[in-house]
Amino acid sequence: MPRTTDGDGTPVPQRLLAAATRLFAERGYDRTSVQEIVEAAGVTKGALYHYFGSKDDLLHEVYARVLRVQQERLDAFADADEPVEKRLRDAAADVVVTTIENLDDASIFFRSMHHLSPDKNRQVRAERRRYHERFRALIEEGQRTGVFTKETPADLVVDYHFGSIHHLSTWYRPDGPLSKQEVADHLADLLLRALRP
Amino acid sequence: MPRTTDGDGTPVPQRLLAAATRLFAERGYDRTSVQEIVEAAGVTKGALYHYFGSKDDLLHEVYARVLRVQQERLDAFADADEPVEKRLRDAAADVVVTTIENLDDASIFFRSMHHLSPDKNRQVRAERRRYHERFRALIEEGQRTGVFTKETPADLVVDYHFGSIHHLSTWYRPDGPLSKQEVADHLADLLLRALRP
DNA sequence: CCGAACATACCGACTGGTTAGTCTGGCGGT
DNA sequence: ACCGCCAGACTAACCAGTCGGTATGTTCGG
Repeated sequence: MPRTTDGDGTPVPQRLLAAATRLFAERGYDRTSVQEIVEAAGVTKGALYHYFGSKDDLLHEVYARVLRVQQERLDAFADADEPVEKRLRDAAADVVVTTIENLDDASIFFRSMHHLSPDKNRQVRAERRRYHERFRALIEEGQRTGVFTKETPADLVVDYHFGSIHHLSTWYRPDGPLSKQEVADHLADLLLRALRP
Repeated sequence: MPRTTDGDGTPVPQRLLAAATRLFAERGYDRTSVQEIVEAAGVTKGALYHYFGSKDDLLHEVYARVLRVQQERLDAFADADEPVEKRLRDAAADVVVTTIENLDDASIFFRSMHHLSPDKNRQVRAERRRYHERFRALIEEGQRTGVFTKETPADLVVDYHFGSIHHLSTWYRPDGPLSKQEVADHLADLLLRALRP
């Protein structure tokens, strides 16, 4: 097999994805040239276009990876054998922690959706909706069983919470006074308090 | 005086700003060419570069307009002669309504900050911080006087609330089931309930 | 009251530079 | 000898900003 890794041990496609993620987050999609990506990954355009169909495709892969990971984690928490208020709290706090751990992904996510081609955009939106609906189902369950207030529609609560999560990348600083776990606990508290009957 | 308006009655600079706002929101800053802007405004490049120093400058004007309006409105509500919980509620609901009324501005705001030149970026951040601090002061006042819980740091609450407001443009649909006033009331309720001791 | 000098508002062709994507070819393993 | 993997020069397109030019209005000396 011709070498799929270089001086570094990680395979070329992953190196490209990592470099693209960092650069997209740093400079934005349009301001990042394909040339810069391949240089950061230590390869050339030939390699990139061997593994990815287009620059747009590369961006799409970033989204796919994020969505897959988040969905898996949410499912795990939502399916746990716990009272609904604990399941929601755990899920809400977890998404904060994983978002902080991948702040680059987060800033790309909310800034670059419109750079995807129309059908890839639809695809991402659909996956995103699945995610939101799972989260909403948790809230609705709590509303039915009376542990959460019914005053605010569940989907509005979801949008409220995820709006703030998407914006973590604009204000959270790893060297700030709060650890990611502390932020996660606070945000989960805010959500749960807002849902208190 | 040479004519500053054309067939349309509105002056050229405002027409350019309006066209740019719409196109930036629709396609993004980098994907919008100066040529498209001037065509949409019914003028040519000469006119644009007569009134604005650069494309970047045009974007900066969009930010300046938004920030000025929002700050004025917040100040009016915050200075009112009312109990702090009403002042906060009114301010929180108002920013939702005005954001919905200018959804284009909102999507530009949170997507295009990084397209501003470094010093214009700093300028916008500084103004933004002033705004946040005024809002935070309201919350801290309520925390001191005991009408709001002290459990969550005030600045975190501010970021929480404005995160969701910046994201209104991604999910709010004018033809959806909720009017802008209803959404505003719900989001203000969520904030106030989260702050309840 | 008039006309020359000046100022403002705009036009649109042009330039220098950048970019995504292509293509030919070579290298190394099987 | 074949094929996956990749190098890197090349192309066609695009774009921000410039610049000389025109048209319309204003100022002011005589």
